[in-house]
Amino acid sequence: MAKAADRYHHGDLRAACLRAARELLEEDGSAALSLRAVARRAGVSATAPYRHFADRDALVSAVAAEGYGELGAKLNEAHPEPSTADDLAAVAVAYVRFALDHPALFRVMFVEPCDPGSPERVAATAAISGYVSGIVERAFPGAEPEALSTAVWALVHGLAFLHLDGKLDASDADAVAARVHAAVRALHVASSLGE
Amino acid sequence: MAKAADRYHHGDLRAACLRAARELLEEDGSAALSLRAVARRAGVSATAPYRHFADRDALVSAVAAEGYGELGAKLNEAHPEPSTADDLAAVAVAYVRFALDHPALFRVMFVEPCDPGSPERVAATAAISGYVSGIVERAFPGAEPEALSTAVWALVHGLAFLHLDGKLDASDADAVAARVHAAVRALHVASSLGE
DNA sequence: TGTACATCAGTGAACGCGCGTTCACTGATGTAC
DNA sequence: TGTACATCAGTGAACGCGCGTTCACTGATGTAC
Repeated sequence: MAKAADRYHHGDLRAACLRAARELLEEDGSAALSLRAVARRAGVSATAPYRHFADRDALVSAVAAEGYGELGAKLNEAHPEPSTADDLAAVAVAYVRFALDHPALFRVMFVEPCDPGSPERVAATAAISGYVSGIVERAFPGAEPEALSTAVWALVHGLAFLHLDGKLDASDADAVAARVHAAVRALHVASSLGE
Repeated sequence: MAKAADRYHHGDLRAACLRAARELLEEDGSAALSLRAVARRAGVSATAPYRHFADRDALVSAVAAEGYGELGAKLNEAHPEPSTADDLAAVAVAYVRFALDHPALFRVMFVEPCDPGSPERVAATAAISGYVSGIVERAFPGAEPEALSTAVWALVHGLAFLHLDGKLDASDADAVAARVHAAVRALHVASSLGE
């Protein structure tokens, strides 16, 4: 249960595997992530992770769920209860920032089709989706909430991916932030017209 | 050079490989795409494709480039020279429609990091990007074009991915179209305020 | 029109690789007495 | 406090797989004469 340590029997292999997976994702940028590589990285035999994960998919889903959790935390950190357009923009910037800081993790979270088999993952997705809706409803009072929260999420998500794939220049963090900010404000103005 | 036929020596293996690759993508939905599977599908030995593609990456890049070409064609077909918000919305709907009709191809096009090594692919990306900018400049006259065309592209791209990943319900084509339409119109209104 | 030959598209055996997963096992841990 | 034992986390050999890529080859094609 304890976080790590060099206790024999490894202590907490599950956490160590997740950490190893994250490190691999950060390092080679590819969203490959094999069980064997994770085990190797954790300094453990290839089959040890099976004590803690049913199969490769379970590991990947756990990593994705962890990612959703961290993304949610980052958004909360950017602004706990955004209600103005600027608040919302700050949250949007944090979203894109997260994608750029953890490209491979972000791909694992969103690119692999979300199989409904992993409740851990489904719940994480639902939570993030609900979070976005909540924000939008507060920041865009009166507007038809569903359509608009969809638009905001899509806008931000698209910005994240286009930067990630090199379609938009992501080298200047300030420029990225400004771009995201401007885009979100544009949508906000639109909504205040009741369009 | 001829498109296909059963001529011996296969006729045009290059085209046959691309076709096989596309079929595989349509069928199992995963964006895996191995050289061997493509060769198998084309009814040819595992090494035959090497006559036409330097390596696996070259095949994938060729497929992606073909995808960009088709996407461009679809957008043009939706509206050759969009200038109003509704025109633009129609193009946006076509973009999302393309992603939903060819999910695996779309992933190949956008998910694999675009290596600058393939001129074929870089050119295709640039073309599509330029096309989007052109549309936006025409449909949003006066506004700072770069920021806005970015926002539009991101919005549409994000809608495509969220539907693709099951974050938004894509089962009703009309509902999807309405969603995309509404989102684009919202942005258009915003821009006409000079925001 | 017929033959000789260079070209080059496609073959098939072989390589070494990393993968996911199984299985019978080993050996540290912690509980019951 | 000390011993006996059940538990169960981690081992390591082994499996069969599909992969990308190499290589020396074969055999149909089409051109030169």
